[in-house]
Amino acid sequence: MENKKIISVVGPTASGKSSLAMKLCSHFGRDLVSTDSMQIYIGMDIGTAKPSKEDQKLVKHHLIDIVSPDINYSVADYSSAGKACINKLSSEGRGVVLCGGTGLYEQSILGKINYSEEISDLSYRAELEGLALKEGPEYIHKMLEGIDPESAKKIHANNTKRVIRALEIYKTTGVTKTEHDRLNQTEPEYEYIRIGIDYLDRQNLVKNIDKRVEAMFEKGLIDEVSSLLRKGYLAPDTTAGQAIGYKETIEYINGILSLEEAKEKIKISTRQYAKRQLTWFRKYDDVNWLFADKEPNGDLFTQALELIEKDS
RNA sequence: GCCUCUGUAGCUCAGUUGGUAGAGCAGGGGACUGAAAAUCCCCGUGUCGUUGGUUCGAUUCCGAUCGGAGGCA
Repeated sequence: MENKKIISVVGPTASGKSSLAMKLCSHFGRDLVSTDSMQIYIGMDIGTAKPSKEDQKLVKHHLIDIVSPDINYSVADYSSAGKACINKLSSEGRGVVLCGGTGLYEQSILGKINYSEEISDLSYRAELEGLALKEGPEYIHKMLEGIDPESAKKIHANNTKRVIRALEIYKTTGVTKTEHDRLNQTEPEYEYIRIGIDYLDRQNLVKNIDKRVEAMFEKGLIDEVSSLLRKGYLAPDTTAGQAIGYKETIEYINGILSLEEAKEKIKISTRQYAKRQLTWFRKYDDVNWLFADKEPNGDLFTQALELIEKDS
């Protein structure tokens, strides 16, 4: 009997999520919906470890290659696109496997927060950025304290991005962030089962990461980055320009780093990113964790199938 | 062979006018509601190269010794 719940595969980069998700899709005849904030960008293939053309032929992938790298995509955009995609598939009777490393994106599909309305004010954002730079981060934090003390308490004064966002919400809606968050609580839209991949020994993950970084250069990361640069993409203030592997390769191309330094920097950033991903996913109490380096228990796919069967 | 400099946290280095030491990076943990591969918070005991001596007390001063860098022959 097939379980109709969404299967969501989460975990850090280079943990083997994609491979497991692919197998689950093939096995259940489902489509894969990516929850990755960088694979959405067209032309960013090698550095984002995007699934190969062959893999995409085997399993239909969604929410990959959907915008050009000069677009600053956001969770809100993702949330509506993702839900629309899932709803369309389910109306056609297709099941879904979610897979990707961007915890916030995955949460925006499965969680209890509604992102529907459009709230942003870029010029106000820039104004606040200027203020923070000139008067110090405490200055705008004090501003927030004046209008929404509860948020001010939760957001550290140094976290300028968050402070600005809270102020921006108030400016555009007239409602404090605290109140806004309360209003945007909704019931989860989908039933799901979460499967997480981790390693008992972090060193094993590190090895995968290092190998992956080397492989990216062998596959031509430098050419990919140069070609994107030539098209005017990857400006430092864009989302795409902040992608790990890209920003460091740009520094290599500009002669700021040697090749070895760039590789090392990418490896380190990727490890730190993996750690942040794990911290994010560990906070959920509904993740079914599988350990990729746990010896005798069969492979991840078999274990995942057992979990899914038990769940139905 | 002689002379000078140097040996302190995984790495790069501060420092102690003698009372057993601290930054950055790395690493670990955490937060996360429209930039999230982003952003932010917390965590520093280590034979102060080894070994003698001086001293109430040495990582700090003196001697020897071992390793590293440079200079003179």
